[in-house]
Amino acid sequence: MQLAFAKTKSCDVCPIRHRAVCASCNPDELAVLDSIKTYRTFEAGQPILFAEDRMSFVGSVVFGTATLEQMLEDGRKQTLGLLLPSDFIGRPGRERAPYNVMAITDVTLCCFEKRKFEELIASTPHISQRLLEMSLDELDAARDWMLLLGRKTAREKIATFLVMIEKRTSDPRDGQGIVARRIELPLTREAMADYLGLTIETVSRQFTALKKEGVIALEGKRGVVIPDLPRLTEIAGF
Amino acid sequence: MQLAFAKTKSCDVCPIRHRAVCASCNPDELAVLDSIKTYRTFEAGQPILFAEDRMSFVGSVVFGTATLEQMLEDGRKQTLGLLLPSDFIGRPGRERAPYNVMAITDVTLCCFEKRKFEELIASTPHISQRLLEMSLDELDAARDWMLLLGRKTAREKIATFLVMIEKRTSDPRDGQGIVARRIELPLTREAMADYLGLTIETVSRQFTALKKEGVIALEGKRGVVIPDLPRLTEIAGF
DNA sequence: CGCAACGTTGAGGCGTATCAAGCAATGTGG
DNA sequence: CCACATTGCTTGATACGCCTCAACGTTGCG
Repeated sequence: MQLAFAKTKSCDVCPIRHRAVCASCNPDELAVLDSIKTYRTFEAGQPILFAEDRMSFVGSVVFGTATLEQMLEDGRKQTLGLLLPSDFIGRPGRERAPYNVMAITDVTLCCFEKRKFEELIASTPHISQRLLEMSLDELDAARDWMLLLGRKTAREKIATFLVMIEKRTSDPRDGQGIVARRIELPLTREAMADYLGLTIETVSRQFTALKKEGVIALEGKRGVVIPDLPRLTEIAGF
Repeated sequence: MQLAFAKTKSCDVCPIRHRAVCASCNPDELAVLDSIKTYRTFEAGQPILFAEDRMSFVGSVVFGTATLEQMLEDGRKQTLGLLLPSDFIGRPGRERAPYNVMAITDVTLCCFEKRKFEELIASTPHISQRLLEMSLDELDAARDWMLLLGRKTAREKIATFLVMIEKRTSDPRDGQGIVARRIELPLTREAMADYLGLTIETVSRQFTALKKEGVIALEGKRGVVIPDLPRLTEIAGF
């Protein structure tokens, strides 16, 4: 956990203050949230929530990466979404979690007891409006991913994934110059396969193919250099 | 459009009164909605909204079936969801429609001018809470479909689709007896293919295969008899 | 009737899954 | 410090499911 934040644990220095569910709260509302929040951490690989569990809390990802996932009985798995810092976990008004949530890296959550949070929603339009807005964004993301899963080729899937990671982790102030970009993959090959509806071998082969064509360069297992982002975007199929 | 409703157009006799976005409104709130609603109809095959269009209205499906769909430049199409009576179209707070909405059958919408509806949301927690609840349901539906698109076989996809239609159109009071069920498909083979991430030929072949095995029987193009629903559910992969 | 829209069926090919082996990096216990 | 296991990834050979292309059947309608 990071410096100033780790010491004070104050919302003022929270890294997700302006993007999370509390983004549009005024100082008074924030003070209420501040008084009921607790931090919880999960180690890489550990479950945060199991489907069918009773959900006792809701919360925001502050640090780390988690995944939402769903399985078939025979072991086939589909990742439904990445949960990155500022993303919200939990459903006010629902008894049980619909899907598994797994910590991919070490994860820190800013949690609220579910009952208290529900009361707060009812009395704080700023929070419920923000929650609706975030839910609609998630819905759009899920639907965009449906197009990928249903209609894109393995090659397009990999390219789309890389472009998405670049977008979500790059500094928007860096402008659109044709400089090479570098990203750090938050997922293993296996986790990418589960997210893209592929096998691990196909993921690996597509990386190799893109590398041979010079569309990307690999640095270790997790580093990817994108010398020509527009070209990769083209391959992604937009 | 139906009898009593067609005459009075009163919310009291509206067939979706208790499931739509207005479900939890009290009589006062309903009166406000009643005063600003207008009905619009669309013929089968016509677009209701184009992606990128400016959205001037939001509304609920009262009669008919519509689809949300997204396309790639080369013509590949993915249907993102069915819009059946009581489903909501539109995004308060958004300028533009993210996806195309097409009328599959003749469709009747109960519409509200978008600006007025947004004002209403801000002042009517019952509506915004209901909207959040419906959005979360849609999110779950989209994520369930991601598992289907990413990991299920053609056979499982068809079975899942049939079970889903049975669930959404059967009378829940009919109980769970092992009586044969009969459903009417709301989609052509092509529309099913677009929804399931398949081609029209594969859809047709899977129907034929399930028919040969006695899992279903076909009555004309749209009628399907399901003699053993648990068996079909088993094939669907739950 | 003739045509159009929708659906079915067949032959063949392609893309991805499956199965299997091997490599590199890292860890572990004797 | 070496022998050995483990984990994550890559690569190859082969199989198979679904797509593509093409022809034909069925139904409804001007």
